[in-house]
Amino acid sequence: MKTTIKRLIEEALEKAKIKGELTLATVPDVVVESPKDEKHGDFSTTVAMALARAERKNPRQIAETLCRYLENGDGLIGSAEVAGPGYINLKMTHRFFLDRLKSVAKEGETYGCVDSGRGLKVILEFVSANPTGPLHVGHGRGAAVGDVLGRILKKAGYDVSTEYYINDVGNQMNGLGRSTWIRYLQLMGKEIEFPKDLYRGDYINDVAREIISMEGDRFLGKAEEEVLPFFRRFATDNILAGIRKDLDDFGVKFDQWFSEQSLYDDQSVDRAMEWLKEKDFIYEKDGAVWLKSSAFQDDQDRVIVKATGERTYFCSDIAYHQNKINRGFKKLINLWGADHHGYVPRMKAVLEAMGYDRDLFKVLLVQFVTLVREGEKVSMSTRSGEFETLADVVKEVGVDATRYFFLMRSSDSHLDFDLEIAKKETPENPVFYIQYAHARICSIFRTAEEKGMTLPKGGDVDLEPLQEEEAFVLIKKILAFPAVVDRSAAMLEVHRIPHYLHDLVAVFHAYYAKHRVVTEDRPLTQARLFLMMCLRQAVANGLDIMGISAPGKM
RNA sequence: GCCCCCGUAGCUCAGCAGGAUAGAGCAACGGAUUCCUAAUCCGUAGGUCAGGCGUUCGAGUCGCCUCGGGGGCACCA
Repeated sequence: MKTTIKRLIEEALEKAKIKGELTLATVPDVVVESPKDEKHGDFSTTVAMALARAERKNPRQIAETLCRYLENGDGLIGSAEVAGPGYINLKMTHRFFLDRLKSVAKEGETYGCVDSGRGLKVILEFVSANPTGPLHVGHGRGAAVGDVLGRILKKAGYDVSTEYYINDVGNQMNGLGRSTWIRYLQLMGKEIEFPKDLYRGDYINDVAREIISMEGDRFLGKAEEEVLPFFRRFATDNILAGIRKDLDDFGVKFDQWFSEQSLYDDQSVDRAMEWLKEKDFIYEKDGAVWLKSSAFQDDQDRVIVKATGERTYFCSDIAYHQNKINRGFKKLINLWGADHHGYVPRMKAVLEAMGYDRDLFKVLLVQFVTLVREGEKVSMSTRSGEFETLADVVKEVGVDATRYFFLMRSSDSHLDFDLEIAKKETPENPVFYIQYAHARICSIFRTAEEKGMTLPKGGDVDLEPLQEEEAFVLIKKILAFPAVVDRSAAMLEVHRIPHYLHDLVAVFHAYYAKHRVVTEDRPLTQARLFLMMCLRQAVANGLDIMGISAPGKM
């Protein structure tokens, strides 16, 4: 909508230039805003103030010139006025808004889509939790934010691919295998102390029990080295399957699951190291191999091969991100927990060393989640193996509320997740407020149908009967949806969607309280039903982006 | 010590690439239902935007400093 306004203003600028009233040596970026105070009209622009210096004219004078050209429009602009230091306030005609409302109905499920992405190939990697235990709430926030960000980017015209990177290599896998092996022995009656540095979560016992039920005692008496590969493999597969199920139950699907091991299997890691070596970006010191990341804005150089000969996580990450680029992705977005922020500079460093623009790689740091139960913060200690899993929270409060709560805050803010509020089916809970609105709209359509008041096929309705102010407040809000999607995509900020929906729906509830949709007046009823149809589409599309259900009845 | 995030109403948080008189939800208080779902609506009250300095026509927003909260500074992932 704003781009339409922007175009109108640019046309006015052009006309003023042709007539010689403005020089326009530099073409300004026309900023269109929606004034907070409706007295200031529907839209305003600061372009006159921005031009003041270059034109060597009083901003109000420039604004007045522009207003003359703007008012000579095509019946879309109702009035153009100069205000304050040089704002231009535009008031649009009813026709302007009603025309646009018609297109909402036409667009249907695709309403809200924009094309700012222009098909840019983007890879969005998130969660990527190590397969050493079930997902906890922190992963859940990452999963929800990543999933929804993916949907937003798709709506905004990006060619998005979502990916889960499986760290199935390294010491942790051995630790997982050993943990399972020891639990197995304990369950089989052996008196063995459980080492401190292993995974002590109860889920390990579940895995061990499953091995017992499938394989019985056939591992008893064997040496650890002999059985470890089996235990390691079994535990990894088992836990990974659990992670997949948790994500699936949470409505999160990935386009790819990418194995770290595969990068070793196909020599990608070796090739990447070879390349860096040729370029003289790596050197040996103290028996280890280092990357000269400090030459590219990192604090220090980083080890990629330990003195033991093992390669670090960072080492395979180099190959992994190179692989992403080789697959044709032009933008690499990663979602990491806030605790990984120190890792960003080295990743940017290596990409820059490889000759890529360091800005093609973008990391979104998602801050921590604190669960609050009955006003008390729930302590989360991973060491003890006792923590709130994503699956438990979903089970307790449901998918819709869980997703909403994870999405409602800016991801660089800490999140207090109040379980009691999330569970409530009262107005305290914002999810229900929005879903209720959708159900209410559906209810209006049921009533309309009962009274034989349906919309004609093709949506050819005369909207002129819509005159009340509240209708236009609502229409304007509905029409803002694509801009919200656009901005969410540009800023990589998912919380804008739930905020917008809450706003939108509040305007609807107010309208509902004041105006009856289904009346004896057929033309009016049809016009209002049409408005409701567009509104429902916007609400449904918004909820769809968040992966939250839009119930027809509550 | 260095780096990242946060600090806005009693609580939880928005604040749109610097714009007009700083907003919402919850909590508090007072109202609204012959009629499409009261899971709703309307109204009242509530603020030194942590503090200071600076940048400019204009700063909650940008820069620097101080204070407070969280996180990170591995040959761990």
